[in-house]
Amino acid sequence: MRMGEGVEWALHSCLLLAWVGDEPVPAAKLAEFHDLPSAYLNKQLQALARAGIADSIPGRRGGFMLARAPEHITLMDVVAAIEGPDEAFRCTEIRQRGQGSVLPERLFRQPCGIAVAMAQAELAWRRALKAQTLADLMTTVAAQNPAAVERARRWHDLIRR
Amino acid sequence: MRMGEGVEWALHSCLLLAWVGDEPVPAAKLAEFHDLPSAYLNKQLQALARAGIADSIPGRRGGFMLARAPEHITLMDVVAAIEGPDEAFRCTEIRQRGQGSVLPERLFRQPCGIAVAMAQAELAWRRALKAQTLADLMTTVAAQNPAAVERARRWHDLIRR
DNA sequence: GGACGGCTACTCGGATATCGCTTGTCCGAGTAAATGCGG
DNA sequence: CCGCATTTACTCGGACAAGCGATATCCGAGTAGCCGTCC
Repeated sequence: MRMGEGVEWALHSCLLLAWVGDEPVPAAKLAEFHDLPSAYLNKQLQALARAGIADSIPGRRGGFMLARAPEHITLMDVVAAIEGPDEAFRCTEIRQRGQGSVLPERLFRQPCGIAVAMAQAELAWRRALKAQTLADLMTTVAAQNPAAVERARRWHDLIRR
Repeated sequence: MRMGEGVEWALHSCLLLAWVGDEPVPAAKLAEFHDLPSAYLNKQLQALARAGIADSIPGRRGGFMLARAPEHITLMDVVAAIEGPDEAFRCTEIRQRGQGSVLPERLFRQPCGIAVAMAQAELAWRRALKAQTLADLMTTVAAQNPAAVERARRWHDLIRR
């Protein structure tokens, strides 16, 4: 199982947007900060905008900015925005195919036990992601690596027009 | 994020192997039971064998059988065998690229906060998978759909040579 | 009748194509600031 | 000097390609059972 790179990019970008505050930052600048392909990062940011996590400001001094306070953005929100809302494990009901297809349909009203078990595990994952907000991440990073935060703010002042 | 179909196939196949007991069942028969492409299912079963979950018996009356009791096979074992052992979220340390590359290397000794947060969530998922064994699944299914179990056993008697 | 050697059928196992999705790139639509002109 | 229309530069947004892993298939190596033959 593999999660797309976009999630990592989006999370770091959100963190950066959180540091610099309330002004929009262009996708190109965000990309430059982490040395990423700007056009592709733009795509991920669009996904964040569609999900209501970020606002996209068009025009000359446009860019992206967080749509709400970091306390109200969970990691789950970001992951779901980039990777899509559906579950990793998808039950295709193979129990009903082949030999299973001769059994009466009544028996399959209840969901497949395997699907239930997998969904349960995935729920634990989702819960853990929902429990952590962007603000929590900010606290951790600020305590552990304040120099990086300082650097981000300096950089923003520099590119500020 | 998306999990391969092979996981679902492998789980159902393991369950079937658990019902029929201690005799090897050829990959072709397992595939036939769920109406799956046999050659590809064979590949997944090989993965199970490499992981030590199943034994592969070569020769005329060969096939696959569980390598240990269902109580000692967790869902995590099966998922890891098929999908690979590494984490879904992979930190590529983009914090050290671009603007971050001018900071002293000392600051990056501690792991990236984002990676830690994601790993923590994934750990919850893994724990939930480890907590459920194949035997648990058997109990659930037997209680909920005993006819399917009966059907599986009948089928096995039928193809038994 | 029993044992042995060869044969055959069946199985796994890995090498080989094909497909779809993630990754990556490009150009056009749109907007807000800047600019120049007239009052 | 001030207000307004035009230009311009810069941004997002979605349409368009490429690379790579998952999906699917095939054939060869190897083994265990079966059969015929010989003792």
